[in-house]
Amino acid sequence: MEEKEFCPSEEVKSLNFIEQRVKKDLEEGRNGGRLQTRFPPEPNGYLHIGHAKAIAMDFGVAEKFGGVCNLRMDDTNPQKEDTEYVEAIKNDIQWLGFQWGKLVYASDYFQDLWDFAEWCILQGRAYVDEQTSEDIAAQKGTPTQAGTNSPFRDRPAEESLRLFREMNSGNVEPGKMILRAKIDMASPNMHFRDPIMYRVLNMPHWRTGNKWNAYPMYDFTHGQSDYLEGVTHSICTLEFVPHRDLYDLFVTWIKEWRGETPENGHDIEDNRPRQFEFNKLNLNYTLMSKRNLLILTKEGVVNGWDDPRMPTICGIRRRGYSPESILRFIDSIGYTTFDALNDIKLMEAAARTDLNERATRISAVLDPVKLIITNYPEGKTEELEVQNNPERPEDGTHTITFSRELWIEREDVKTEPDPKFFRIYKGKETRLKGAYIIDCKEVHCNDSGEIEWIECTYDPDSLAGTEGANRKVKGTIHWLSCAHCLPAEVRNYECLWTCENPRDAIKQYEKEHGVRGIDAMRPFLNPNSLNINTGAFIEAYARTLPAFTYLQFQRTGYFNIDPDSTPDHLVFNSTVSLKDRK
RNA sequence: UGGGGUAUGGUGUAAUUGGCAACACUGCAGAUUCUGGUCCUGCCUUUCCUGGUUCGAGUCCGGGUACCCCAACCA
Repeated sequence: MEEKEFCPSEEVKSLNFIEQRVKKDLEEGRNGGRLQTRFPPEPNGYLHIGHAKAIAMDFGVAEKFGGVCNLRMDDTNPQKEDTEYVEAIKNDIQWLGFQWGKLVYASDYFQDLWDFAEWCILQGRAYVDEQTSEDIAAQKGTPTQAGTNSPFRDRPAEESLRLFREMNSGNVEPGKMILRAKIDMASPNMHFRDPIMYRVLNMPHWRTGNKWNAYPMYDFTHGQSDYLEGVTHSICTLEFVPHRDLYDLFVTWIKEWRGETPENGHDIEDNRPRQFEFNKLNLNYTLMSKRNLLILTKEGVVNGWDDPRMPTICGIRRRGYSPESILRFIDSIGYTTFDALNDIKLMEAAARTDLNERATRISAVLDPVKLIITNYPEGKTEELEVQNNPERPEDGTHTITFSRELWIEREDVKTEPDPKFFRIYKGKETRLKGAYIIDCKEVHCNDSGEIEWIECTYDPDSLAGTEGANRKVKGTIHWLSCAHCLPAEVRNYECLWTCENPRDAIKQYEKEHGVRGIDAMRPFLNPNSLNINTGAFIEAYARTLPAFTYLQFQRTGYFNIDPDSTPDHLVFNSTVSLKDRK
């Protein structure tokens, strides 16, 4: 027979559409063959799994193609931002395993942005508008109706310049004046209808202090920041597609301001950032928006941003996900321009795959019932060696104590077993994992039929690792010595939401009932999202392990040691169950 | 009804860019097993509709349909 050469052809994973574009740009030497990206969170909340997708893209593509990714805090709105969030964001990114080139702030560019804005005014491309926000909104028109020009649109540049400076003096009440770009009030693209460049906030900024009273808007900040910083590929999510033309326009203007024009021998296409958009992450039974997550924390629906039910990176971390499992999940869903709703099962599957190789095996009994081995001597104990992880023998072993009285799972015992049940029932042999084979003699119940304890004998010659253990026994269960295990609090979680798409459900409820915020969220909250089990037991070995240790409770699921846990009060979070086929 | 986007199994993503529609997850069945896990095997299910170009269309063209984004002094 002919032998075919088996080639585990390092299955070439195809590049996503942005990677393809980056590769092409690099090959064509665009922007001098440089690659620079940025991750630009607004420090107004904690990062969530959707940000993790953006992080994996921004940092990942830079890493993959030899570029650099900066972390840029998009801090143009001091009303909502806080330094608390800056530290949390940095932590989360590093925990995910990424390192930024430079840490920068949009506020680093406030002076440049201001000077550029003054130049725009002098060029006749910007003007100070003194109308009310209502009037401005009314003049904006609708998607199907052109807007109308502001009466202030053609005021002299000198006047606008004087008023613009006035806007920053602290003497102008917020809302009284704004700086607008003079573009096209009839544009079919709403963003071109004389967009706002600056507004008065009269509020100190946590970084720039009292220097500014007027602050630039996102659209007048982002592209320019990218340009000033040297970003080549500015990658964001799909909702910014309609902003792209405006982004390009402002970049063209700022290049002009800097004298980078064809007349000066500069290629208009070169040395400029370009915006690319991918689909943001939507997960079923999960609410992603920072605004709503903030409400959940403020209303006490969850216990803070790192509540294990939260889709925040710190919440998911506390739930017991490893960074690798998050990245694996993100890799599995990919980047496209299709507005997908991903199944949370994909995320759980990624966690199982990763944790299977990572988690330390330990025995925990969640719903204990007593088993007594009548022929095992009272007072006798044995220290048995068990593997930390059968997938990784190099992870070593630890010991567990065996004795006459054990805890086992209530669901591992039946008085009236169905034919497919092959664990404990009267007359059936079962293997105690890592220990002996037992023979169930009697299942003792109370008057109401509840199992009280199990009476059995053991085969002294069947100890794991000995010859006598090599007997075929269908059914292996985990166990804990009553006298040697520790009580444990186990926190079990379900999705926070009862509907697949809480974002849409809440939006619709708001519309139909005229309520907002938490009142529109309550009808869709899962009352059983947190279930605390204080009656569990676990191996004494658990006491020696630090918070955030990845564990597999054998035959049950993956668990993590909560930071609330102390040696005297062990607390575990359920990450995800084992796939089970019971 | 303006502009900008998007449609491939139950879910998400591929398809050497016009050449046998595949991968992962889910589900089901089985084998192995000192975890009813893992590993292994098998099965189910796919190109929005409709015309056209072509030897050949998921891919190109025309016409539909559905869904998403845009009218914050948020980002």
